[in-house]
Amino acid sequence: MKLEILTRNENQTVQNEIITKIRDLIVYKNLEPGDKLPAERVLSDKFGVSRSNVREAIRKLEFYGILASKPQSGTFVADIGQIAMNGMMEDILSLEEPDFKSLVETRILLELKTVRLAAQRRTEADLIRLKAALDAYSEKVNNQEDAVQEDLLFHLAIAKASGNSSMNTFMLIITPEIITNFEKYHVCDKDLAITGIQEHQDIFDAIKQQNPQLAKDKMKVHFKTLYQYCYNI
Amino acid sequence: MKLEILTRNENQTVQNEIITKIRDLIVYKNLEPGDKLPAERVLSDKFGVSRSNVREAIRKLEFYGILASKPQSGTFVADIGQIAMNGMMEDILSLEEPDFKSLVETRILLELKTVRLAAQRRTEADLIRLKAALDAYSEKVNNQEDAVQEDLLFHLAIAKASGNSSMNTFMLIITPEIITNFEKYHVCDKDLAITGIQEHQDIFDAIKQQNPQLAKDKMKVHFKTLYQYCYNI
DNA sequence: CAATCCAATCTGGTTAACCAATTTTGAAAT
DNA sequence: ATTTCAAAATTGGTTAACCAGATTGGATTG
Repeated sequence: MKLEILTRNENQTVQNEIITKIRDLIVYKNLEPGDKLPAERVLSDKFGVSRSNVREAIRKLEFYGILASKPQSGTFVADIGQIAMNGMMEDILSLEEPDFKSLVETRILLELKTVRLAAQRRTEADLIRLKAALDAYSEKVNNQEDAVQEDLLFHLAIAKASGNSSMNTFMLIITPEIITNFEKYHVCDKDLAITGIQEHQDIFDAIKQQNPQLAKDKMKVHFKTLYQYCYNI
Repeated sequence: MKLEILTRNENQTVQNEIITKIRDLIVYKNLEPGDKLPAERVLSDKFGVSRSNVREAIRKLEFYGILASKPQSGTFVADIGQIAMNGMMEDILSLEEPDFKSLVETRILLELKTVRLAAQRRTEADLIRLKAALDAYSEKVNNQEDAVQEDLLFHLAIAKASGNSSMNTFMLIITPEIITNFEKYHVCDKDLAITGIQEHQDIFDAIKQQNPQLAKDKMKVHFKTLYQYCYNI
């Protein structure tokens, strides 16, 4: 178990070192936006690491929009300017793994917005999906079963109905870690789940009748218990 | 230019097909959380695709917390349950590229929160970084130069000072696309930048004197122009 | 019969050779 | 001197062989 974390950290370290070297190279060679980076083979040779490591690092920087690879052509510095690039790389290198508090804080922020947007923009198809998620949750709870997954799928359905793909993506990113932490700290016990049904129903109704303010208020009620748990850890 | 998008889409399509097949396999084999997925070689053979493609798909699912690879051991289904996994995979497959409106909407939401958190939690080290970013911006503007990058680096410094690593990460993800869109639509012109200096200064002061509400209000003022531009596109 | 140990096997990771598309180059033609 | 164009070099992507650590299963031993 410990090993898994160790190797991942080690891998992370290697990748960060490569990112640092790429940054230094860009600065040293004074590469402007749109300029071409040296070939992957050259970089792996120069840095003394494997080419796949270099590719991974490039992929990560691609994910953050700093580089862009064009097949059979080369890897290019994005059009965001050297200063921004330098600052962003610094930030990426110093990024920490999110703690539970950050996750919950972010989730609450996102959801109070997505629920309002969902109430404004939901289509009929969204309503159908929301209803299905709601029913799945209720059924599990009524059968005295654990319903953490169904709970969060309902919330993901709201994010989807918000029509904001960035927020939808971000909700997807934080959800698995939320689930595992919930199960670790036993946040959602069965007695809470019963009240959860009504709360979900209220949120659903507010979205259905397209009342953003009500939807947000009902979501706040739903999060009340979560607040308490979260800030006691 | 068109080609680059085409190949990326094609690549995306292949990857999504593999993700679909992995999902189907998990359902078909009724794999529970913690169970081991077939080896990468087996999957690439069964799906008729290259092993590197399989690895990429696994990496993506790892990013979203659905799978976890352990070196020399295997790839395992995460402890989030089959129902959640299935629903999340569906969502991941249907994710769209974020449009400019989504990006700005998300940015405003995030920043109105990070600026408050920064006012509450900023350390002395944060203040120094914020001041440096502020000065860099002012200097560029006073020299009549384009300062979009310095502008956003100031905002990233706020995100870092918020002490919430999730929000910090998300700001980093959306920033490059914001920059390129800004430059495409010419959102930040030079006459605006002059007033921007005072607005940045106000935000900085509010953070320094640890006044969350004032910080948020000043940020709202700063976003006023952005609102107008954003909803006219 | 249970515990132990070692070798065969299986795993994700790494490496190097290969591929096809792109870019460069320089000689030939105008 | 300029343009053309095909061949050679360069590129990211792909493939297959290889590596070292983990797992497994059965033979051995107490």
